[in-house]
This record gives sequence, structure tokens and C-alpha cells, in this order.
Amino acid sequence: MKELTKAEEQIMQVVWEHDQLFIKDIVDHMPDPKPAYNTVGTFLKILEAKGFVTRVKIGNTYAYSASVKKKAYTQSFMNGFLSNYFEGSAEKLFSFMVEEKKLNLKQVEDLMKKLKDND
Amino acid sequence: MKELTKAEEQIMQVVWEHDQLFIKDIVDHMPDPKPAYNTVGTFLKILEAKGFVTRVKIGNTYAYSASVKKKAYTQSFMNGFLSNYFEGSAEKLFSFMVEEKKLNLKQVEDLMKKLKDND
DNA sequence: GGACATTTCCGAAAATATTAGGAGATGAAA
DNA sequence: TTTCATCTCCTAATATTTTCGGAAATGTCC
Repeated sequence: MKELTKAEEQIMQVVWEHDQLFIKDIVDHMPDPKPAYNTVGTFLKILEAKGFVTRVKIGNTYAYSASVKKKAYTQSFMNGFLSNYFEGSAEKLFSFMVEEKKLNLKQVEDLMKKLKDND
Repeated sequence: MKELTKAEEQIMQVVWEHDQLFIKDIVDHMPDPKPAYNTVGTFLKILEAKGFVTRVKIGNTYAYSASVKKKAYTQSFMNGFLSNYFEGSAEKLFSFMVEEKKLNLKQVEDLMKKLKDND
């Protein structure tokens, strides 16, 4: 899976939030300082070439939507993160989060109960 | 905390693995294709300016070591990852890892026992 | 001392990423 | 039908990142 650059990722974050949207909608949803309309257009072309978005003509203009799901990208991004910082081990990341107080054990227990019920 | 670019990060990964080392040692530890000696030197200068490494003169040459600990950088990198992909929630990342079969519940239970004992 | 290897420092070329303007097309508004 | 706004496509400037060569300094080996 191709990687996203910072600016590309920002666009994708907006695209992922919506089913389908026009360039101007993307601009609207971008955080300030908003990029120029054409800047977003350029990135969408790049993202289309990389296979991250597709567009369809609606009326006389194009609407864009994500072709790579956020989940899939997250997955691959996480694998990189795991391999660079945790020797590829999710357990190590888990322990790290507990140590760093991102997760506390009580929360984990509750979550585990819920997850077990989903089995 | 400043961000590392891809190439800078690769250097840091090597520096983090060792207490202190010379440019040529870093080159040796880089994955193929190994960068030129001077390329590594340039990155070390950048990394020093960014505050990630320090150097001390040993004999007539410089030895480098990390001034930002891997743990600290991991922490800040993870926060970015969490906020971009999990609305800042470590619980969501945890659930994601379980769903994606990176973690299974048995492993987590075992780990939790260990972590509790450390309290 | 002269040849060779290593290191440092400076500078810049090459590659990549980011930003956006201009021109033409198209449709809507007066 | 002229004018205005919007959208697309093409193009290129700018900024950042990545890569490394050249020259000077220093030490080593005969």
C-alpha cells in the first residue's frame, strides 16, 4: 500500500469522513488555514493516481469518494508503527500504552468483557 | 516535539540502538542500500540542530548519541497516530488491534496479570 | 616528508512534496 | 447575449527533503 504524505493525509481525513463530496466541500471541511481550491484539486488528482480516491461525474462536476477505506490504511500504517517502534509486537504496544497511562487496566477489563460478548 | 522525516528517522533508529557511535558505525548499521558517509553526516547535523542527537569529541573524531529517548519520541508519535486515527482514544486502538487479530484476548489477559503484579 | 585514508565542513544538485495561478469550458443570472 | 461564478486541466513556482561531492585538516605508515 502506498504511503500518504502529510498534506495528502489531511485531504483523506476529510474524504474518509464523508461518503462522497465535491472539491468545495473538502475545502470547507479543511482546518484553517484552508488551502486554495486548486490545491485541493491537485491533491485529489494525486490521490486518484495513487488509488486512494475515485471520482464520478454528477451533473457537470465531479464528486470524490475514498477507494481505500480508512480502516485499511490504518491497518497498514499501524503495521509500520509497530515494526519501527515495537519490534512488530502488538503486545509491546499494549504494554506501552498501559505504562504510559494511556490505558488503565480497569478500562481494559471492561473492554475485554464487551469484546468477549461479541464472539 | 519536532517531527522526524523518513530518512532522519532511519538514522535515529540506528542511534537509538546504541549508546554512542561514530558516523561510520551508523553507516554500517544502516540497511542496504547504505547511504554515503557524508549523507549520514548531513543528517546528523540536521538531527543535532533539531535536538535529537548530541556529539562529543573522542580523540579526533565525533561520537554521536541520542538526546531524545526513543520512548519519548514514540510517545509523541503515538499521540499523533491516536488523534488522527482513533479520535485520540487508546481504548479504540486497543479494540482495533483485537478486532484485527493483532492481539488476542488470551494474550491480553496474561499480560494484564503481569502488569498488575508490577503495581 | 610524501602518499594514503579518514573526518569535517561547506555547498549544492537531485528528488519529492506543496501550493496555486491562468486559460478555457460551462452553466446561471440579469 | 453579456457577464459572472464555478469547475477542470495544465503548468510551474516554491519549499522541503534527500543525497553526496570537493576541499581542507589531520593522522598514519613507509
